[in-house]
Amino acid sequence: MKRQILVTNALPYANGPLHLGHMLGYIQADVWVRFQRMRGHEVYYVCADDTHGTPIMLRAQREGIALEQLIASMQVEHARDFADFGIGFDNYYSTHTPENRQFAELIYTRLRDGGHIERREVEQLYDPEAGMFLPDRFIKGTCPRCGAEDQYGDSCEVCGATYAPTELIDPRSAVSGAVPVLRRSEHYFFKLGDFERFLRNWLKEGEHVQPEIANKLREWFEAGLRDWDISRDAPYFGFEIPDAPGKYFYVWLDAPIGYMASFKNLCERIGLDFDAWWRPDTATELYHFIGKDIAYFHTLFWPAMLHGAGFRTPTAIWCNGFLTVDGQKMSKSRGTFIKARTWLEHLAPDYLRYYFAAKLGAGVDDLDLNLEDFVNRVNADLVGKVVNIASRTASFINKRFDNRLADELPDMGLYRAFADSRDQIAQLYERREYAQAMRLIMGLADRANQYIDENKPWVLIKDPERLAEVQAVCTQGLNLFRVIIGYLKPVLPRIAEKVETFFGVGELSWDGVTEPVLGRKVEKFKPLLTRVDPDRIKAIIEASKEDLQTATVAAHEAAPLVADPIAEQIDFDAFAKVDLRVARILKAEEVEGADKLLRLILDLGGETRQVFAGIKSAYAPQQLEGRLTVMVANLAPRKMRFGVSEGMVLAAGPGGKDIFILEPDAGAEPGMRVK
RNA sequence: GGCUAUGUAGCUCAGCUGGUUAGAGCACAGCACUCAUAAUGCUGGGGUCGUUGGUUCGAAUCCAACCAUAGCCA
Repeated sequence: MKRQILVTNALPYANGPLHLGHMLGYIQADVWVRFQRMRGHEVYYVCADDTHGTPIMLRAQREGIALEQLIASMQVEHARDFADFGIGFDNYYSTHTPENRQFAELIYTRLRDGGHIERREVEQLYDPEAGMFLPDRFIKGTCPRCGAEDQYGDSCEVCGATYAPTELIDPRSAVSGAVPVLRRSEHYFFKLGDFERFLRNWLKEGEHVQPEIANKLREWFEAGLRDWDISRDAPYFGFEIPDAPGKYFYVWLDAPIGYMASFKNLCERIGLDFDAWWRPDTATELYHFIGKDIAYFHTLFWPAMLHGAGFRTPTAIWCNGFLTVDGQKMSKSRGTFIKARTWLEHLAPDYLRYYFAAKLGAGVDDLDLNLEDFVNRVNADLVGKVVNIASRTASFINKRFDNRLADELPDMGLYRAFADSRDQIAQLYERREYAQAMRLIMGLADRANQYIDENKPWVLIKDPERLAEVQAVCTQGLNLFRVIIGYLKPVLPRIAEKVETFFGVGELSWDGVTEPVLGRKVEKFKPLLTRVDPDRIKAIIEASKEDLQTATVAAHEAAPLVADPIAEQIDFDAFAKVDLRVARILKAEEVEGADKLLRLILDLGGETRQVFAGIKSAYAPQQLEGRLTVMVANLAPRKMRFGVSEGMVLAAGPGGKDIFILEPDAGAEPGMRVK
């Protein structure tokens, strides 16, 4: 039966370039789409740039360019990155389009008319200088729980606390630096609670979400479904709410609607019936591939909105995990924050597509791009196993048999076994168990290599009587290779294309692998893929670091050594006079009347000292207590306004927030001398 | 802080509803081969399954606590 399938990917935000973390989710979906197409189903695959919201508005202001210009250039850049990675969208659109406005307004008015929208006044922090309400992320201040400075308005990165921006101590606007004030404003809310029964049923009735997400949803239901604030005050980049001048739809309202807008745009272009795909009783399938961080929006708000507005709901929402590089979060300073473009400048996308596929399962686990493993894996599997089958057999066919394949296969049973694997592999693709599929396919590649080893065409070729056998064995090898490439085609579309050209019998389809290619001429075999040179990886890391350097050099004009040159040389005796000791900070507290100092009580392993340290701007007292540090123990005591300071704690940095106290490695004990 | 996941050989991962000596690929070692992009084939070494307790005739697999990592907290 021919299925009708619509697939979407999460919309990338239009305020920055795509990186490898993005590519994980897109490659996962693209593989699935290509697989379904190979099976002969009718599949459409759409995406768009997510263009609205405060960050983009402010960015355009900062760069002094028009909003439309900013989002247009981003869209072009994103579309190009996707295309070059082989992500085959049928349409790559934008949320800032007439179609999206129309659907956002339609869905809103239907929800409003159904009684699912409520208006309420809320108090929110307002930047009087910039003349705008501030999203949580644009308010910074001191964490109310641990006292860490310079934390965002929604959560503290130091202690992990979450809170309301109004709870921040000394809040400042990240836009203007002004002190925000509380101001009232009327907001529009989507009453998600109205849909609790619907959602619970929807989640029960089928495999709409992965089991891990279902667990998470249970937690959210138990916590109670709260109303969702869907409006923002001007100035805001988005769509104005139809009956509410000066109020705009929150970016997250119109983002998923962008799936519909992009598809609508495609329908207009190629003459499809949009309604046939989006009416509630449709038999078509709709799948959303998203990152696990946005599950809440897609599994609760989105189905509820669609249902409330009289549209079909998704067949399934599939979350993928995050990408780590060498076991850690992508990091700009380590050079592992790799942009899609940087990758493309150094390496073909197929390598990464294969590596991701070789590790992707149906779950929401994070996926680690281990760079050493990447090089080994890709070289061993793709070049050593798969491509090798063709290059070791095609050379005979090309050189000795005038490119002609034998008329029949010497081992039809083996060929059948290969072709008969297709149902099992198809099931794995269907269930997004790509890693298992790759393992099976590599098992086939091993068997193909074993076959060639057993039949030794390079020995047979020396006997003129047995030339026909050589041709037959190589024909067998090439046909086994062709089946393998057929199975890998969703992952490696470009390589599959080259192989299709080589055989010259048309496109590889899923069931087409049952028919071997015999008795005809093939092209001259050209290398399909070269080994990954580890230096390429190094180059990518270096290039990613350089991206960062150009950025930071602009920010800090002077390097530390320029601003503060190394002091005059001293002899060892001079150094030895300084007695440095490991000390434990027993107690740290603020000093009344001092705006830079903290009073520390230090344990030197038998003796305690009181030290006043000018580190208040960088550390909260709670952060320090219990930690080890290094102090100058034989410095003459100094009388200060607040008491006697009996030593000095060592710290580095220019000052302000950038002060970093020294800390010994684990194992050091208070009182140990530093030498 | 609460919750949801994850933690198995040097690396990356399989191990379904608890049941014979815990598996694969890569990496490593030895042998074979030389057709192939130093590719391939055969053989081998390597794990007290995060920690600690518990349930059970029997636990990597179930339960509890703890530790580490990731994400979410609208």
